[in-house]
Amino acid sequence: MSAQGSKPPVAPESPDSKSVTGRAFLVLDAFDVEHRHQSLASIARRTGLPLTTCHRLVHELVAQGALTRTLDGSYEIGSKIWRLGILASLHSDLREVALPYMEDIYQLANDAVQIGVLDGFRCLIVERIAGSRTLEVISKPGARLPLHASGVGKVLLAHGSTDLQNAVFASLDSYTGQTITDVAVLKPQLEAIKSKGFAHSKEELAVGATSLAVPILGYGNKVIAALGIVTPVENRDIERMVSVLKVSANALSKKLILNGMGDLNQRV
Amino acid sequence: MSAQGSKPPVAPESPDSKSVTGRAFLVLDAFDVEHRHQSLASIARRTGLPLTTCHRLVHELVAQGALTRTLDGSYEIGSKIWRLGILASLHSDLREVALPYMEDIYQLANDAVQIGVLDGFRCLIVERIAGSRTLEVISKPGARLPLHASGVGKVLLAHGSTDLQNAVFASLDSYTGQTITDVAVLKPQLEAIKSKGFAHSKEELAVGATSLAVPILGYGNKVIAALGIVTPVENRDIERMVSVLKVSANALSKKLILNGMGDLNQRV
DNA sequence: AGTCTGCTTCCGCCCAGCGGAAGTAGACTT
DNA sequence: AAGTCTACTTCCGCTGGGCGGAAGCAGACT
Repeated sequence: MSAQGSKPPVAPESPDSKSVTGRAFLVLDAFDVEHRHQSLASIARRTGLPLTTCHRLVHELVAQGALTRTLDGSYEIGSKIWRLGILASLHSDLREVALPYMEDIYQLANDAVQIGVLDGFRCLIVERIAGSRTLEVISKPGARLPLHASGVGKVLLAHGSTDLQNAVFASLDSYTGQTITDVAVLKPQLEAIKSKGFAHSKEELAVGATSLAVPILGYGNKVIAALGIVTPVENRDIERMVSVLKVSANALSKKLILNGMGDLNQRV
Repeated sequence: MSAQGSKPPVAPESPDSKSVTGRAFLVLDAFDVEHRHQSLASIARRTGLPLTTCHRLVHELVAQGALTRTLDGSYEIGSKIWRLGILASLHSDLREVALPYMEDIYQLANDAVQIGVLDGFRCLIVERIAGSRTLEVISKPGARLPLHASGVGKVLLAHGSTDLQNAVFASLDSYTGQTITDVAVLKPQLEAIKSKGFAHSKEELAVGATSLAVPILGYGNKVIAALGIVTPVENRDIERMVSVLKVSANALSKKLILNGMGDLNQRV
């Protein structure tokens, strides 16, 4: 539709480095999975803030407990932020209700179990469980998987708006060679996911990892999340696992609605 | 040592409402487990900030994704904070390594399994798992249990500094009637915990919940966390469970040290 | 001794943040 | 229907907290 804007179509957030809070969060945003520990200089570099300014902000954040200084002098996210973060409904509501069900699935299969929601043009992994016998999976909680190359992602994409789908179709990055980068292939697959009620991704994101996923429904049967497992390639009984997932997802959906969490407002 | 300071022993944090970031975090701190959803007015009331000021801060925080406005107009912690929070080493490091071991314990006992670290004069629950067959436990992740009335807490207390112990002894709140409020009783029990290597708490925090806990060691055999289970009162084979816990804790300790996480700087 | 890179302190300019006042919207009372 | 709550939002002029260049400090590498 109104694709012609002055701002690029991507860029879900405006950096807003004008206000003090904006700058403070610029600093915090300098931290991500690849940059969990950083020196002051690194933060300054990544945020683009003058070193001095950065220094003051970092100190204030440390005083607030939002950042912590580690033994080696570098900084990392502090426990205050963590404690606040678990109050987010994403975590607290969904996880609290979903974990027992995920636990049950895990006991049946001993495969990694994960749950994800839509976050912008990605699938945000909200929770995952894995035992010592599980294969290493890249998707830890907080990870943001591509929508077109993961089981949970495909479920969300298939049930997403056409706007969302078109946006995703516009940039189908490849990860393994098995990754589907052709819209003509992907589109019918999404249709199949909607009709069959589950998604399947075979080494499309990482070699050696197959995933299955089913939708979780909220108010008005709207898809609010996806529940999936990740198994080694040599996939066992897909049919059986899908039905296990479906049973759990149904029970979970009902419980979420019952507990008044059928929306999970996922504003970015 | 330098126990005589000008600042009072309690009051781990200074409110510091002077700087903008200070005020911003005042707002965020208005949220806790009992106040996960709040109206603007409620936030203003709890922070003591003028309504207008609060209004502006809240809006900026919403723009940053640190807060979210729900359908009913109230505010809650946003996904940005959650995403940042899981980068905290508390969560990311400890949990990532510990979960598989916790999972294994859970499979053996089907009791709630939890892991906690020292946070001020409380035991901060970092991770917990529980299945659908587990009894409801008050201690969700982020909960801060009293040190003298929980298994994990007692482990940390027993291995804590004398300063810490004295501070805790000064206010032994009672929760169930089984709670130990007499220092003369508690002190020898802490000694026993150190010598025997595990703590036991029987309905001291909540009626119907017994817990067992063992220490997790970091560099230099310093106790950095506690691993425990919570079971219904009718405790089964304590001996067996303790040995299971000890085996897991040992393996976990080794792995933490191996991965260079033997400190877990828990600055408040 | 020289030169890195990384962190911290200082200080004067000035604009972003402040918050009282007034305006808007809905819900509940008389 | 007018009155009165409570809850939120917009406006705007004053001012003090934030800004960031410059300079100082400390360790590591040549």
